[in-house]
Amino acid sequence: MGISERKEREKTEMKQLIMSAALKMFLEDGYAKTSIRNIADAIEYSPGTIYLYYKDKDELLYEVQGLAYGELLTAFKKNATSTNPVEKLVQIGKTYVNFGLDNPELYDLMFIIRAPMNVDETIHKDNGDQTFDFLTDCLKECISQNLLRLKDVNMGALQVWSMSHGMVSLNLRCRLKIMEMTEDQVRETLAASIENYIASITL
Amino acid sequence: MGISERKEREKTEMKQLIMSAALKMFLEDGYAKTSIRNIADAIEYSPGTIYLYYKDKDELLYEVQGLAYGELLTAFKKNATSTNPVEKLVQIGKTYVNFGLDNPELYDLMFIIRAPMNVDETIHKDNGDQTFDFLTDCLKECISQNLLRLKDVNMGALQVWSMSHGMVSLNLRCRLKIMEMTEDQVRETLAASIENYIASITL
DNA sequence: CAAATATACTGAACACTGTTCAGTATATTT
DNA sequence: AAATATACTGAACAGTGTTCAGTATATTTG
Repeated sequence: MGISERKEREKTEMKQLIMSAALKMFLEDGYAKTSIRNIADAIEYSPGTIYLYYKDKDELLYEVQGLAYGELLTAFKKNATSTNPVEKLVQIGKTYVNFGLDNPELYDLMFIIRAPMNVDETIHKDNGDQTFDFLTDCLKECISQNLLRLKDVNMGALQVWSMSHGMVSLNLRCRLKIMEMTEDQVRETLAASIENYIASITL
Repeated sequence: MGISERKEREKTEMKQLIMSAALKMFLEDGYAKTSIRNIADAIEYSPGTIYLYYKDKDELLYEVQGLAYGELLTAFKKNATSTNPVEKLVQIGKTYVNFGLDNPELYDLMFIIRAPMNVDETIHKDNGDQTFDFLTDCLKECISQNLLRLKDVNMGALQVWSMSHGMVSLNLRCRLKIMEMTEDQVRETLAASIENYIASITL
């Protein structure tokens, strides 16, 4: 019988409806300022309904994070295409930083917001791992071609990620205000710093 | 008349009472999970009383931040004492990272938590600037002695701070779980990475 | 010293939050 | 047509930051 299939379809459609409304509001107002009631209002359902499709607000977050990790990977694949692995590494760094500057609320919810890290939620881990692998693969290539001072992939990944994340998150929290720059200057300086940093670790 | 002076004294004592209770609870349970009512209960006053001494919860945060920036500066002065500016730079980085790992809730509230950045609140800006200057002064020394590949103090400060902050904050948000390390390994790896990074930018 | 005033504090109330769940209305199966 | 299963509601619960009329105490004034 096709009824149960239609029901299944309706269920995923409903999840998508909730998800798209939630995502839109997260991007506009941020995760914290978006309430379940607001989301419910937006899709013209009662608050309780959302809990029939998502266990709690965190589960909405996890799904958005998974999607966002995927988007970041897409950005990497689009922008970090150099065949020179060191150049590619620079492209990865710049793409990461620009992604954060261009999507502040998304970046916030991907990497800064406090929420119990979920272990299950396959899309989350899968996309997260794949995105991270894009970086480590590039580093492996750099190291195997003996292009970097670094010999350890993990340490390289840690450095590049920490540097990039540090730049984005300090800027998002207005901590770079101490350096008195316009928004454009921040963008330029961050890009130049990524470039300079990778030049420094290049042999 | 000594009455107004006693009143003044009582007022600062009351602020201190609130502050010390708030700080204790922030460190134990985190800023977000500490409520004004909890603080009021702890000092056996009504919630409304706290608002007679602090405009809102953010103002409590700003004061704690100011104190914490001061503490970080103290840690710098204690641990980053090398006369060799590059060595000193390494000490600053390691001290920063350890400070974050040792005081996770404090670090969270200093640099990660989302709150409208306050412009006034002198202790805040003063301590923040002084702590930042400790880093820039060291970098100026490094650069003036031509010890680094870097020639721009601002870019150096940005790199060192971003790298250190990135490491601490990614770890605090469990994002380094992807690298599968024990807590001790994380500590070692972060320290080694700081060292390795500064070695890389050293001439 | 008593009355008037100033100060300190209270705690109920407001408008929110995430979450739950008995009850209802609709759809499906018997 | 009756019984059952599903989907949804919206009031209720316990919590949040914040405000403010009212009270109780301390100080000043006549």
